[in-house]
Amino acid sequence: MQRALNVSRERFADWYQAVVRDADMAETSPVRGAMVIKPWGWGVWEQIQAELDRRIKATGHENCYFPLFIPLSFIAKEAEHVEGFAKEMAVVTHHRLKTIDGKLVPDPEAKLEEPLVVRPTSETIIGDAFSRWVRSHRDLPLLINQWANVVRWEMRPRLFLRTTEFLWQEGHTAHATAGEAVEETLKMLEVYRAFSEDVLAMPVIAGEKPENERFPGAVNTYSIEAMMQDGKALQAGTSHFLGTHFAEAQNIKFQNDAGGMDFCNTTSWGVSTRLIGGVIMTHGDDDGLRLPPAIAPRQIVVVPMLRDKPEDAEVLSYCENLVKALSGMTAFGQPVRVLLDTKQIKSAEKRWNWVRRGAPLIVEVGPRDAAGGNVTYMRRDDLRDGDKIKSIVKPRVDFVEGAVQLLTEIQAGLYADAKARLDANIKRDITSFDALAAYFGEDDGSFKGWVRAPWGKPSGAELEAVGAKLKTLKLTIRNAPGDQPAEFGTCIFSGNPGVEEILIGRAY
RNA sequence: CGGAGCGUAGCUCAGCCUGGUAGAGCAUUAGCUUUGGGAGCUAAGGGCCGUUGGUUCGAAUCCAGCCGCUCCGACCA
Repeated sequence: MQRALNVSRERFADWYQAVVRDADMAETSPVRGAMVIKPWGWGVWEQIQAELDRRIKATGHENCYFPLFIPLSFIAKEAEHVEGFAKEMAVVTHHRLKTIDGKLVPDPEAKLEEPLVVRPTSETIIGDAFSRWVRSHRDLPLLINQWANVVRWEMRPRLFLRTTEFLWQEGHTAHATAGEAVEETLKMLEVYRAFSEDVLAMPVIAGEKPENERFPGAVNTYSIEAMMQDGKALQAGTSHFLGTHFAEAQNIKFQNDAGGMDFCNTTSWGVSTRLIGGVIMTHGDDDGLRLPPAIAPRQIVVVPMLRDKPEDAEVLSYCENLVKALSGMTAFGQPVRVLLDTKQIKSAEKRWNWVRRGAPLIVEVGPRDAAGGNVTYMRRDDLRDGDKIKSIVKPRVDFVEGAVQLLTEIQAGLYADAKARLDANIKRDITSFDALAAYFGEDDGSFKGWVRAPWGKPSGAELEAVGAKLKTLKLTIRNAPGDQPAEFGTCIFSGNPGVEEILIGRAY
């Protein structure tokens, strides 16, 4: 069968790269690990940004912007933070170039007094501002978000999933009490869960990270974890309760209502362009990308079947009217995004381009449709009947009337499929480490998702040992899901009574 | 940074073993034909064969260094 992509999901890593390329999402750049995001990929990010920004503001946060460069001494203030990020930091040491022996090099005379690091995250520089902004308990809570780029010098970059430079939003908040800060941490985790499921149609499991997977400097880290079509987990967003660690390191204090001085409790939380990688690996198929309508830069693409004949004009004006009618409608709270594709290439070529890019509805209009008042359309979420493409012919008025409903159905359908896959692939009958090793250890070609099992929640050296054991199977603890049962079986690592259930899986 | 593989046209790759000045398919451009759907024919454009050096009369081909990419490790809120 002829597919729109020349590699299938059986070779998942190759398939992923093919989708990113053939769906016009992004490409590699001359800078190792840094990507060029192309218009279609950027369009997806803009939709993600716009909707998530609304939700962040709706929960009381305000946007602002902090510098890209952070003085080295700031990073050094929080001990765990330094240790966590030291190995992946880009550092600016000079402010001028000079030609020496015919080579353009950093001018030795222009060395910075104090090196600047390119932010890997902004806790320290935002914390510095917080220490000046917070004076009284009346200044709290301080609820700030910024949309920014950050740099982490990763060993093995992968487009969207782990790039040296990536785009994200990072929320930073300060509170009077630990209770309020924890509440904020969990509130934003829930914002991420709802956003991921309702907007990206990507089901996730929200929960708490084990101690050894915490954000450097955090008291607690929470995550949402999504299951990709190869069974691996993708950490799609994190929310951290930082306690007073950063406040103490950076002197973020306030005068309480009794007149005494208290350290703030702070939080931080973020999601990144990694979400786009998650969408690709959640919804893509062997014909390319399938975009949830809520984030598709174009939800409906109209392809006129032009043949360099006089009736072309009629087809075009028919299409223009169709686009106008559709554009006036509202889906997911926003005007419907429609494109009339008039590019001077073959119509069949256009169709396949939009299939690969994952436009939710592709409408084809030929002279016969125009004459009969019809449209022919394809649903990207339900593209084929066996090998054949499913083309549906409908009266134009009916299509326009039902278009929003169709988009809603596609959104719901993509979510339902992904949700069914997630639910069906969390194995709950593993009761020992040996059974775990047997399940993940042998590669029998079957789909391996995650295991959900009880554990004793060890810490320190004992937890390190558990981590090392899991590592031999390339496994990690993803999180302890928020919804826990009333009673637990025995810990699969120690055989002692369990205290919570955790998800175990391979991860990106 | 360690192990393996790869780098030839926009893309996918052949040629390399056995050195003699560059190929295919798709894509692009032009013309003609075709037209309810990823069309056909003809012609054209496009490559210092990743890079630097070595061996040689001669290197895409053999050798070495470097750079980059992919996979596996290490690393990875």
